[in-house]
Amino acid sequence: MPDPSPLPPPEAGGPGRAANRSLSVTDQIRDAILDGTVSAGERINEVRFSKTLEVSRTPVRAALQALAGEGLLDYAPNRGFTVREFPLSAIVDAYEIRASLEGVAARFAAERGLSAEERAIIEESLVAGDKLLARGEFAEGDLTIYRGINGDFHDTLLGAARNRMLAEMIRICHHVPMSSSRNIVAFEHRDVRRRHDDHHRIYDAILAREPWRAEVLMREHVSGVKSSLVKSLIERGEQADIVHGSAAG
Amino acid sequence: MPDPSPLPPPEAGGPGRAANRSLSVTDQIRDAILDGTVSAGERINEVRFSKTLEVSRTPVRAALQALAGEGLLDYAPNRGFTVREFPLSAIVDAYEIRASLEGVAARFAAERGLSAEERAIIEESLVAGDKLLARGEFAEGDLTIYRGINGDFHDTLLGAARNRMLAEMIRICHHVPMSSSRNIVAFEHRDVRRRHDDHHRIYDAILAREPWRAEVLMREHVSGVKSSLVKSLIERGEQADIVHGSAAG
DNA sequence: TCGGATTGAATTGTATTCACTTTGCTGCGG
DNA sequence: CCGCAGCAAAGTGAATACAATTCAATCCGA
Repeated sequence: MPDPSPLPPPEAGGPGRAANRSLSVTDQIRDAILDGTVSAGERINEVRFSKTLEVSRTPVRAALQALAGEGLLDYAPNRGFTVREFPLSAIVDAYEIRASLEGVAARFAAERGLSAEERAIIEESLVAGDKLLARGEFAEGDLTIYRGINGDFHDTLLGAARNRMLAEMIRICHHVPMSSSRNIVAFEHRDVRRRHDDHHRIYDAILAREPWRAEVLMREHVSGVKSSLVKSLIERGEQADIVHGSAAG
Repeated sequence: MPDPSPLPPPEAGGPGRAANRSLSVTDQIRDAILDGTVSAGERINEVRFSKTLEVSRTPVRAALQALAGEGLLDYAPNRGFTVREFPLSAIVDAYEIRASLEGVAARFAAERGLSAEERAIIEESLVAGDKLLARGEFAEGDLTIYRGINGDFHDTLLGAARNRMLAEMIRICHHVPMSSSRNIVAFEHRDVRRRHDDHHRIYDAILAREPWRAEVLMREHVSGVKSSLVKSLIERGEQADIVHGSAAG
C-alpha cells in the first residue's frame, strides 16, 4: 500500500482504537486538556483544532459537545467552548463528592454481592498489594504499580455496584483536571500501607454483607486521600483558606 | 408580518427563550423523552426528528450529543442514539445517589454559610409550607404548590453548597425519567407534613453550623422519599424483587 | 428448506458552504 | 482626549452535499 489515499487516517497511530473520528478527536482533545496543553479558562477555537487534528469542524464540534457533557468544558451560545477552571477548592470538593459516591457504591456492592470473577480480581489486588508493601519501602516504579492495583480494586467494586449512573459520576470525579498531576500527594509508604489496609477491611465488610459498614469504610478511605492532599498542600505553603470546613478530616 | 421569510423561526412560540436552535431542540427532545413521546429503548432517527422539528440534522445531532452527556441517551458508533432505559431498580438507586449527594450539599452549605438572600428564600419556603399544611388536609392544587415550595428549598440549599459539579450531578438525578411521572408516591398529608418538618430541622442544623448533622438529616430526608416510593410500588403489586437491599429503609 | 453471500436502501459520519453573531478596530464627532 | 457609530475580520451556527457504514431483503447454492 504505497499511500494512494489522500487521507492517511489520523488514527493510524494504533491498531484502530476509535470507531470514528469524533471519538478519536474527543480523546485527543481530552488529553490536551488534562495534560495542560490547552490551559484552563482558555477559549477553544474550532478551526484551529480542526486544522491541527486534520479533520473538519464537524467532528471537532461533536468532541467539544461530548467533553462539555463530561464537565471539562463550558459552553456559551455564539461564543463557543472554554476550558473549565477547577480552583483548588473544587478539586478538594471533588474528593468529598467521590468519597460519598464510592461509599454508596461499596454499599450497593455489599447488598448485591460479588461475582466469582470480581472476587478473584479483588483478592488478587489485595495479595499483590500486600506483596508490594511487604518490604517496608518503595523501589523505583513501585508507586506506578500500586496505582494499577488500587485502580483494579476500586474499578471492580464500582462494577459490582451494578449502577451505571454511579459509575459515570465517579468517573467524572476522577477526570477533574489536576487531580492526577497536582495530586503528588505525600505518597509515603506508611500512607499507602494504611490505605491498603482500608482495602482489606472494605472487602471484609462486603464479603460479610454489611452494607453500611462497607459504605462508612469506603467513604473514610477516599476521604483520607483528600486529607492527605490537603495536608501536603498546606505543607507546601499553599493558601489554606481555599480549603473550607473539615480540612484536616 | 405577512410571512415573507422562508423560515418562520420555530422558536416563535415564546419570547425567544433559547439562544440558538441547538439548545431549543435539546429542550424539545428532552421533553419528548421525559414525557414518554419517544419510548425507552427506542432508537432515535436523526432525519425523522429534523423533519418533525423543522431544522437540519446539525442542531439535532448537537442536541442528541448533549442529551447523551446528560445520561438520557446511549450512543453507539455508526448506530446512533437510543433512549436509555431506566429499570425500576435504577430509579430507586437514583434516589439513593441523590440522597447521598444532597447530603453532601447540605454539609457544604452548613460549612460555607448562607447569604441573606438565601436565608430569606428558605425561610419563606418554610413559612409558606407551614401555612399550606396548617389546615390539616390538601385542597385541589395544593400539591402542585407544595412542589414549588419544596423545589425552592432544595434548589436554594444546593446553590449555597457553592459547587457546580455537585449541582450538575443532582440535576441529573432529578432528570431520571419516570422519577417525576411515575413518582405518584403516596402523597398523603401526613407524609408531606413530615417532610416539611425535615426541612425545618435541616435548616436549623445549617444555621447552627452543624455540617454533619445537616448531612445526616438531608440524607435521611431524601431517602425517605425513596422509601415512600418503594412502599407505594409494593402496595400496587409491582414486583418487589426489583428493589434490592434496604428497600423498606 | 436452510445458510450465506450480495446488493441496495436507509442511516449515520464527515466535509463544505453559507448565514449570522460577536468582536475589535478605525474614524468621525463631540 | 474620550466616546460612539460603523465597518471589517474572525468565529460560531446551521444547512446541504457527499462518503461510509449498517441493515434487511433477496437471490443463489447446497
